[in-house]
Amino acid sequence: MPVPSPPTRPALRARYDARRREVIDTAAKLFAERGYDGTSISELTTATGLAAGGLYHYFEGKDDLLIAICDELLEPLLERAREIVAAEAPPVEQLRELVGAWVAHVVEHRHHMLVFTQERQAIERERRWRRVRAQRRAFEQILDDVLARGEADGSMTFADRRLSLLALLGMVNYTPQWVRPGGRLSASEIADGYCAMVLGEAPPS
Amino acid sequence: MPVPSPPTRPALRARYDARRREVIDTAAKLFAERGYDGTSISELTTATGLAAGGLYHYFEGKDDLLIAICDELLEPLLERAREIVAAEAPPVEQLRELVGAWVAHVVEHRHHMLVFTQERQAIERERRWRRVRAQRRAFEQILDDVLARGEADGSMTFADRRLSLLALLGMVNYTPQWVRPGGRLSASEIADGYCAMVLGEAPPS
DNA sequence: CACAATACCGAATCAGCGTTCGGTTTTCCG
DNA sequence: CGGAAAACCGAACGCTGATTCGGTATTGTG
Repeated sequence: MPVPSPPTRPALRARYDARRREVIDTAAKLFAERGYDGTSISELTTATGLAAGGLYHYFEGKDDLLIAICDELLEPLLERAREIVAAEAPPVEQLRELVGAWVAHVVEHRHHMLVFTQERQAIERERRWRRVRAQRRAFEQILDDVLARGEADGSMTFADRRLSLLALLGMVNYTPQWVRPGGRLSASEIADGYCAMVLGEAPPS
Repeated sequence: MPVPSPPTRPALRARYDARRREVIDTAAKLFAERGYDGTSISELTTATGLAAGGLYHYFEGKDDLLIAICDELLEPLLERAREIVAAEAPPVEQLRELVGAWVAHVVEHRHHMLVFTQERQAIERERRWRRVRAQRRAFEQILDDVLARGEADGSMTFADRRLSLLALLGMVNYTPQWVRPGGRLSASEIADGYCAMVLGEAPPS
């Protein structure tokens, strides 16, 4: 397997990156709609405008594409999350910011997110899936830390903190299955609703 | 495609049904672990003890197996849900019973549930997937009705009822991805936690 | 026991898949 | 311009997977 590498000439780098990202996004959409195993290379070629061989100019193989989709989803999210918790703010506020950014990200990249959540088995049977797992765990750890700090300083109360974390993961991970762009609720309204449920805030009466 | 049919001789019917169910359960486990498309017929044969041809004595094809898994999961759950809402009880109580039965079902049949939630695309590209969709919608409708009745009689309050429903679906559908048999929390503890979050009950302080 | 109905086998088939690779076109840069 | 690097093509290949089907073994039944 000849590992494809970016061009050495700097002038071509932007073009290369853009095209590569384009292919990743197209693939994310297809994978989200038809499933990873359910999408053939030939479907990929018609959707991207690239011929079969051309794909292998940018990706080692179909599995490489799958990992790239997850990476493109998780890396910026993780970076943003680290920024949020690095700032000095009370845990409740950090949680709101985290969930807000997270939901917004999920809504904007719902195809990537659908692939990430629906193709768990496909991801885990590829080489390099550990990187994806590490990223997911890091993000979950950040969330759990915030909940723990809130519980410690008394600003949050949980019947069971772990269950609340899992519930939150469930809610947000499920979101891309029903959100529509231009839907009734905005990303921040959704995020606020989730936060209220997790924090046990009584709804307006 | 010769449609396989149960034996006409009544004495053989129980044996047939039992074997069929056995295969369905084995397949559910394999599909949950390796994915539907990621599981080959030959893996199915070694796991079930049946030869390739033997499988087609019970199922029309691999896709038939997928539908059967969903059916075995959803039919009893739907039946139970209808029982619960048929009884005369206040909405809050009905919701607790619904979620309790649902989570218990999900925990007990987590492999089936994983297939149902993770293989959405695979399911939707098969013939007869409409039946599965109808069952899911019926169940969600029952839940929504209970929430609506609770909201109407003032026993429940939601910032946004639809969002609360979707959050609940997210939590419960995510559950099979982390529950372990003999885990720290029982099914009813999990269900209680979910209900509290959806109903906006303040956690114990 | 004998005969069907049923349960099961497993090699053969065939379509579809991901991947390869020699070649062609396009792009930058000196 | 000229030549090298990069981008891309697409027929051909090898392989795996689901399904078929003629046959055999097992089971209940009259």
